[in-house]
Amino acid sequence: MRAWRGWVDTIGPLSAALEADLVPFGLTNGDYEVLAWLSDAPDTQMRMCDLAERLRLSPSGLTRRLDGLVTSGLVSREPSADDRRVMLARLTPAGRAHLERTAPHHLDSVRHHFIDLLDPAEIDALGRAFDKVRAHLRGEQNDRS
Amino acid sequence: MRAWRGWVDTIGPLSAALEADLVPFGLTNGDYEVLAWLSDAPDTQMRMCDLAERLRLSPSGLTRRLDGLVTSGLVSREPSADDRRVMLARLTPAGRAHLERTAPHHLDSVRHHFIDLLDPAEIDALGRAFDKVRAHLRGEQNDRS
DNA sequence: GCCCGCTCGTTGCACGCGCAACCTTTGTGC
DNA sequence: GCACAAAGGTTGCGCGTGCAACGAGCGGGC
Repeated sequence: MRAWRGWVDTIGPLSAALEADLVPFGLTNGDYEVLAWLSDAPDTQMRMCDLAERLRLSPSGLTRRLDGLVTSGLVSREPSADDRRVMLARLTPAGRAHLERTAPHHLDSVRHHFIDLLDPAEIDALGRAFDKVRAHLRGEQNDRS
Repeated sequence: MRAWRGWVDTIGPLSAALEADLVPFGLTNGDYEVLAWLSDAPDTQMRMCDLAERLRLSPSGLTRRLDGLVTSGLVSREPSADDRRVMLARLTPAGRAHLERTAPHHLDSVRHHFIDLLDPAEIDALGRAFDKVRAHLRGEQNDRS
């Protein structure tokens, strides 16, 4: 139960701290995740629906988030040649450059607020614990569908 | 790093699963937290600002959340006799009854989606890890103020 | 006693998100 | 070929939240 209260009481402050460290770069936590996923994708582009699934975001949520990133010039929207229903979100050169400027600071931030505080055994335990919880949730989700 | 992605990818699904288990009782996760904190308070009442701090919620957020609970009849708002600036949120008998009906199911839900999946060593590691992270964040917060 | 600073709570506003409805496009059964 | 279901994205709407501004009330310096 102490672990549970710890979880509940840690989520908010920790993500707030990370978000605060991204402010100087003009990004929110969610924006950063978009850029990070796109930069790892082949050709730095992804279909909207795939991206939405990765980000655990509803389709409409992703549409609005991309609106912001497109007007910032970090991401471009291009219709797919293969499937005319599909829109491809693509990292622009400016977007890639901005991510490369931001990523080191963000990773430092994660280490500073999280990883560096724990010893390797604890990190390992957390990793395994989260894997178990996610596997369990995925299983339940499939049961319902 | 695996632990970090685990953290990010677990927050959303886990809280969504808990929220889903509360739907039959007509409560959101946030509503439940309000009732739980009030039921643990002396005289089942708390000052708005103390409650907001416990819930890590802004004053305005708490005002609106209480609006809902008041119209549901689970919580009442009473001005304090000692300090006329202060509003006291108080659990009504209906609120206490509803919490007592809901709490066992919610605790089962937490166990089912979280605690029961982990062995005691992992739970202990998580508890200590969260304590460290929170202590660190509290320290930084105080440094800024 | 009086003023000034602080605290407490509420309200207007904007933002991010999910849901439902809708349109377009694809694919499948026949 | 042609319906008809299913998938991909966008838009309208409502909800919950934070921030800034405000009014009411407390408390200390003098």
